[in-house]
Amino acid sequence: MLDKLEFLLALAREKHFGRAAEACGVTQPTLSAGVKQLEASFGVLLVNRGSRFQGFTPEGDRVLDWARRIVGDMRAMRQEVHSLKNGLAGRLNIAAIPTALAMVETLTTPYRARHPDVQFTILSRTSTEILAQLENLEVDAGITYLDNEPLGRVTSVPLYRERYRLLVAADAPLGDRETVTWAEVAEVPLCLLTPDMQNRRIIERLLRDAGGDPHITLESDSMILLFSHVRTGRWASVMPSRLAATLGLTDVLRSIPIGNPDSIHTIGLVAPAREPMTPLTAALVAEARRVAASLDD
Amino acid sequence: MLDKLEFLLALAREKHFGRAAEACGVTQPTLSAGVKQLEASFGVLLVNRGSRFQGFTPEGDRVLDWARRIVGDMRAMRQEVHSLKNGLAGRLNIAAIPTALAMVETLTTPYRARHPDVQFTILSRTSTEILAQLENLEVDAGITYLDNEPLGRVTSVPLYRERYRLLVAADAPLGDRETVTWAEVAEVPLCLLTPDMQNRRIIERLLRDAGGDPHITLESDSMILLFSHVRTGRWASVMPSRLAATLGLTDVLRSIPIGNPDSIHTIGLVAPAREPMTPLTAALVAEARRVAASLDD
DNA sequence: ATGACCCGATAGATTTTCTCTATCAAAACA
DNA sequence: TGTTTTGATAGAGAAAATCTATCGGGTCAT
Repeated sequence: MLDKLEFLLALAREKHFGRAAEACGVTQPTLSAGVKQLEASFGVLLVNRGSRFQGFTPEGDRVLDWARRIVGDMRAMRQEVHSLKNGLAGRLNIAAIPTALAMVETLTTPYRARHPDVQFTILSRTSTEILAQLENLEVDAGITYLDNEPLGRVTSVPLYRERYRLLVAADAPLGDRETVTWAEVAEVPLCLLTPDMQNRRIIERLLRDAGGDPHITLESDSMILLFSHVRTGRWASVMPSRLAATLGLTDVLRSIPIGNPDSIHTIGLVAPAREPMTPLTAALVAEARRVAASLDD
Repeated sequence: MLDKLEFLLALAREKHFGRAAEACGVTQPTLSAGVKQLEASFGVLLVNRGSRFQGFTPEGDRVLDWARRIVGDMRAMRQEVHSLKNGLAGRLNIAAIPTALAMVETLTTPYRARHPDVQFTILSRTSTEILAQLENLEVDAGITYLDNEPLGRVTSVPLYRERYRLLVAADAPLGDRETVTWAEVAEVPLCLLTPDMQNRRIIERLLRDAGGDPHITLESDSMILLFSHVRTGRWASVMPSRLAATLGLTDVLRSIPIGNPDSIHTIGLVAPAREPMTPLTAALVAEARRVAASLDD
């Protein structure tokens, strides 16, 4: 019956019987039968179908909620027992927003020092994807904005505040300044993330609030791509200060603080609000609490 | 795998493979195989055996803890989905201490008025049994002392305070008094519950604290038995006032308040601290909250 | 309108898993 | 030392889950 609940979870995230089956490592008829069996055991339809997946019934949504919890607990149990025998080991799946990717190492490095047998999978995702994947148990934890959208049932640990800098060549407009304002930045053509990224929306909002009408000459979902353009000195961008520092500056490239208004978006670790958490996740949250203090700038 | 967890729960309460199997409705080899299968899947021994059951390993205890939770959630899920379709229905298992039996109707009567399709099983148990059965998911809720022994992981709703009265014939010693003291009661031979009952221990403590050396001429685990003796007018007992009132007084039988010290033991509803609770249990807790106010005497 | 395709349900065969009966060996007990 | 109790084991039979193959209803593009 437990595997049937997993079928349901897969169906919730794939919204497609065939793909959900593949994700579970079974064939589509098996998954269909499993769902049908759940429905029979509850005596209620869980999924609306009409020759294709059409979402869940209200009862289905409730079952889904329980299924997430039960499957999560099952995994936590296995992990806990395993680590009682072998110490902390396994794989930790983390999803982070692109602008936070560069700081993930401040968590993973001390974590790995403490627990060398833990392996990591770290994915670059949008903030909304992170919350969805957290909900569906696809990742163990996320690193994203804490103070913007409603977070749902998660525990969160603030890590740092995103402060923005203009990355621009020294000989370009504004390149000689000690600080710039958002209004001034709005005059410069910029390379930014794609609009599905919250960071892009935040920066665009800041530019507009300062009265500007930003020109986004190039957009991408990859910070590496953005930076590789900026470092030529022929493009400009706005990045969190920490990220700019990590990527490194060249002779021609300057990183200029943007003041007025100073930004206020807090970024932190989020993990499913389950009590108790899986040992791996609990250790990550503990690490985040430790790191949070040292990051406060 | 879920049924295997149920096997483990049964084993925890029966401490005997054969009886646990019977409780699960399977044969002993099936249960043995189930437990062995769990152990294989975790890669750890869960049960210490040496030709007979010898308790759980530390890992077994942890798994047991999770199993309780997961099995409980599974049941809650089924119940919730069922009540989404059919309204609140099913069976509510309640365990109550003997001295509280008479007040259970103040909960069940309004509950039944609201939810006529719910059936009740109400068992008379000692306070320690209640906590154990709550832990093992054998009952949905208990009515017991709230302020004496550590309660464990439960949510509790205070219902009323137990005040004691001397039940005695009018023509017996003390029978003509308006109030009596514990010291005086200690001089009278009493019918009380057996010493495994907390009520007995409480009363005995009160008697001794007042300097008395109580004579218990008759003891039983049944309040009916005690009362049937007392109502003859030839025996005396100490009972909570509410219980005495319910059982009714006869011409010869008087119920005399015992003062100095006034007693202070709170009795309330306890239910497993699970969020969310099963719908049936949640409704019972709600009912208890409602009733609590009206009971305050 | 119609043909191609996508999606999920269904049928039947096969494999796997589960559960039972019967029996055994070890420990406890008398 | 015999008897009982308790849990493990073996093997047969039953039940279940899963697979392959196929069907039929919708959708979409031409």
